[in-house]
Amino acid sequence: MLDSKFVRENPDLVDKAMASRNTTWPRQEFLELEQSRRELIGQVEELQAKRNASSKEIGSLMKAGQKDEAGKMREEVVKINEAIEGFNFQLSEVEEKLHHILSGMPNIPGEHCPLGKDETENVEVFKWGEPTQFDFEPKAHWDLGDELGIFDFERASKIAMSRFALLGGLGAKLERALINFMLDFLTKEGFKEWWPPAIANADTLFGTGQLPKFEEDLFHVDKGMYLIPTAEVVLTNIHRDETLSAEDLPLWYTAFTPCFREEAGSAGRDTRGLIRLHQFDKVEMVKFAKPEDSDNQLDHMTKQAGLVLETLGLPYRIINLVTGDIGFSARQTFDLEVWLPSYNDYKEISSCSNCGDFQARRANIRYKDPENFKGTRYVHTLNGSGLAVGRTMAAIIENYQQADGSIKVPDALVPYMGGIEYITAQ
RNA sequence: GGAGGAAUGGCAGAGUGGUUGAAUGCGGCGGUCUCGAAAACCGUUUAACUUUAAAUGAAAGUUACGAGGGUUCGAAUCCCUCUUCCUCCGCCA
Repeated sequence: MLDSKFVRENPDLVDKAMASRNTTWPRQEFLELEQSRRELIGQVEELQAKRNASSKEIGSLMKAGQKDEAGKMREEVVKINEAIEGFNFQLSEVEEKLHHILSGMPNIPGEHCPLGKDETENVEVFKWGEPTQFDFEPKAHWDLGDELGIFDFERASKIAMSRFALLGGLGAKLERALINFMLDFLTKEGFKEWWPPAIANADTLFGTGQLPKFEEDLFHVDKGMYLIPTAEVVLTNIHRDETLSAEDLPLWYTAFTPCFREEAGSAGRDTRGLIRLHQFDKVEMVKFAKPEDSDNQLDHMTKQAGLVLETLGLPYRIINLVTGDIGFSARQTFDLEVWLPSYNDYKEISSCSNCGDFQARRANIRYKDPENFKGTRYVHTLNGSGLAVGRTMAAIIENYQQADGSIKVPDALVPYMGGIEYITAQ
C-alpha cells in the first residue's frame, strides 16, 4: 500500500508511476476524499476535546454537589455527541473509499526499474552458460517423463483435475531431492528455514498484496481462508504487526511449501508438463531489510537464486523487468529464466522482487533504530524463488537428457538421490 | 467436542465508572558519585493520526489497556459478540 500522505503530496509523481505500469488511478477523487477526510477529522477532534473537558467538569460538579449545573452540562454533551456521531459517519465513509482506492493501487516502480510498456522491453542483465546443444533430437520433459514412467498426468486429473501432477518412483524422489538440495543450499547461505502453514487468512493475504485485488487467482478453502499461492505470503507475514530491532536486520528466511494457484485466465498456456500447475512446490526466499540496504539485498538474493541454478548446471539468464511488467507489490524485479529445450527459449524459474515498504505498510512491519532515528519506520520486504521445484525438474530432465532417453542426474543432486546417477525407464 | 480461567506499556504486575496514558518493580536511556566499574540516588522511557511551527528536535489536540459493538455526560473498569492463550475431560495423526 502506498503512503496516503505521499500520494496526496506527490500526485504528479503518482500519475507518472501509474502510467508507467499501464494503469490509472482516480486522482481527482482521491485528492478530494483526502481533503474532506482531514477536515472531518478536525471537526470530530474539536468536538471530542469539548466533550472531554465537559465530562471532566461534570465530574467535579457532582463531587461539589452542584447537581443542577451538572445536569445542564449533560444535556449539552448529549448534543455534542450527536454532532460527533454525524461527522464520524461521514468520516468512516470517506475512509472506506480511500482505503478501497489505495489498497487497489500497485507499488511505485523504483529508480532501478527500467521504463517500458511490456515484457518485450525487459532488459537482459546477465547470462550464465549457453543453450544446451544435442547431437540428437531432444524431447520435451512431458514426453520423457511419460516414457520413463515418472509422470502420470492422466491419473492426476482423475484424482483432482487437469493441471495437477502425479509423480512416481524416481520422479517423486527427484522432487524430494530438489527440495532438500535447495533448502540445504540456502541454509548454508545463511537463510533461516521455516515450516509454515499452507493455508492463510485474509489479513495475511492482504498483507502481501494478493487481496483484495487478486482473489480470483487464489484457491478458496473456507470463509476467509485461502491456500497459499507462494510461501512469500506466510514468510512475510511472520512479522505482521511487529516492530523489529535494527540489529536483527536483515532477516533471511526460507521455506519449502506447496503453492496453489487458480491460473484463471491462463487457459491454453503451458498446458503440457510441469510448467503451469494448480499445485506446485517451491522453495522461497524472503528478506526483511533496512530501506537503505534493500537494493543491495535484492542484488544479492538474485545472485543466490542464480547460484542454485549454476550448482545444478542449468543455463540461465537474468532479466530486469520493466515498469510495465513488474508485479503489483514490487518496485523492482529480476526474473531468472532457465533454458528449456522444448520451448527453444528461456523460461521463468525464479522471480526476485524488492517490495520496498509497500507490503510492510499493509502488514504493519516496522523497525526501531534508536541510534539513527527516533520512532519507528517500515522495513523493506523482498522475496524470490529459490527455486520453483517443478520447473527445475523440467529443466533438468530436458537439459540432462541422453540419446537413449535416460536422464543424467546433476552431480550436486546425486547424494540427494541416494547415489543414483541416471534415471532410466522404470 | 464439553467445563472453567485469562488477555493492561519492552517484561512482570496494580488498577471495578470521573485529572489513569495508566501505580509499583525490572529492563532501557541520561545524569550525580567514582581513577573506572558496581551499588546507591535523581531524572527519563508507547504508538498512530490531525493542526500549527518547522525541518528530523517541538507544541497543542484526538485515538488506542486482545478485536468489534453496546450502556453512560464520562469506561482499562459495566454488558454483548468474536479471537487468542492456559487448565481439566473426551477424541485422535
